Amino acid sequence: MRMAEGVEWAVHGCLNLAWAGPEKAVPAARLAAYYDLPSAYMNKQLQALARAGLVYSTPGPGGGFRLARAPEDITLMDVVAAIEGREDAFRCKEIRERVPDAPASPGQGRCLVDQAMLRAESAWRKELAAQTLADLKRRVERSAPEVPAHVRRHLAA
Amino acid sequence: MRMAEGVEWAVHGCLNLAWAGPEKAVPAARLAAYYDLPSAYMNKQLQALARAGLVYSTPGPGGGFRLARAPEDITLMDVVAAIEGREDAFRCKEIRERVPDAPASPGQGRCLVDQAMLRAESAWRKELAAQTLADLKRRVERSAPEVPAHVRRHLAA
DNA sequence: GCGAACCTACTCGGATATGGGATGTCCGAGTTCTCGTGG
DNA sequence: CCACGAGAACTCGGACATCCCATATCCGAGTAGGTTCGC
Repeated sequence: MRMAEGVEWAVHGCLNLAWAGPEKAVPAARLAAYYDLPSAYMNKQLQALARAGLVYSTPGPGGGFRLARAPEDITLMDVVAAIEGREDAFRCKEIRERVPDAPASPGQGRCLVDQAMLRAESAWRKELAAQTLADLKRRVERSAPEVPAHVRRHLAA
Repeated sequence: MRMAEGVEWAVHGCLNLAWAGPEKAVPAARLAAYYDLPSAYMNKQLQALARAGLVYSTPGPGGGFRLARAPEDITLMDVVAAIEGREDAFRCKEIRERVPDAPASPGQGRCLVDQAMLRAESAWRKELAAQTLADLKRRVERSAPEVPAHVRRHLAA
């Protein structure tokens, strides 16, 4: 199992957008340049965030992306869901229903294996939903206070 | 993000092995036939379980697979780790270290984004580790009491 | 009748094809700003 | 000097290649049990 690489890009991108402020629209190319990433692919990730309603996108000169909500109202779960989709990692194929002569009980609820897996995924989602962009932002600022100014400088240039 | 399909096969397979008992070795072909699955691929999953030490494998006539431990001592985490590997789903590529002129602080610990993601994955792992094969087995037996006998009948034939 | 050697059938194990999704790239649609021109 | 229109540059957005991993398959190594032959 492997999470898409774009998730890392998206989270860092959202953080940088948070530091840039909700007024300043930042082009995908500039966000990508900050980490020396291919701008077209970074653009793809930002498009996904836009479709999910996490960022606004404006075309044309002076355009770019900016956060659609306050960092307090964006959770890591939102970002992950925007990039990875909302489907569960474990997808029950109901192989139990393919037994030769099934032992009756047609409508016996959901597969118990599936339920166990979903319980675990719920714990994962809950933990992701408990972390907001603002939390993460605050932690980075405590750990490296010079980062916000550095980001703003590079994104404004 | 998507979990390997083999995980579902492996969990159901382990359950069936638990019902078959630790003495009776069941060939991969018979386990596969129970769910009408390609036997060669089921064999592959069982090999992974054997490498992880969850099942014993014996070749030759009368051979097959059997549980290496009591169902109480096998967690869903063990099965998932055996099939999917023990690597984290989120793999920090440390893109933050590729900024043009990094703002000093070389040894500033692990990436905070990575930490947040690992916290969520830990919750997922913890939940999986809390569920043993015995728990799952008991739940199935409560929900469909006729299943164990049905499985034993088909695996013995 | 008994023992041993051979032979067959069965099973796992790893090496080998194949397909789908993630990764990465490119070009077109639309918008905004700028510059030039005419009143 | 101001208004207007054409043009150019910039940006997103989606369509198009490419690559890698999960899926699926196949054949060989090894073992156990049965069988046959010799004593």
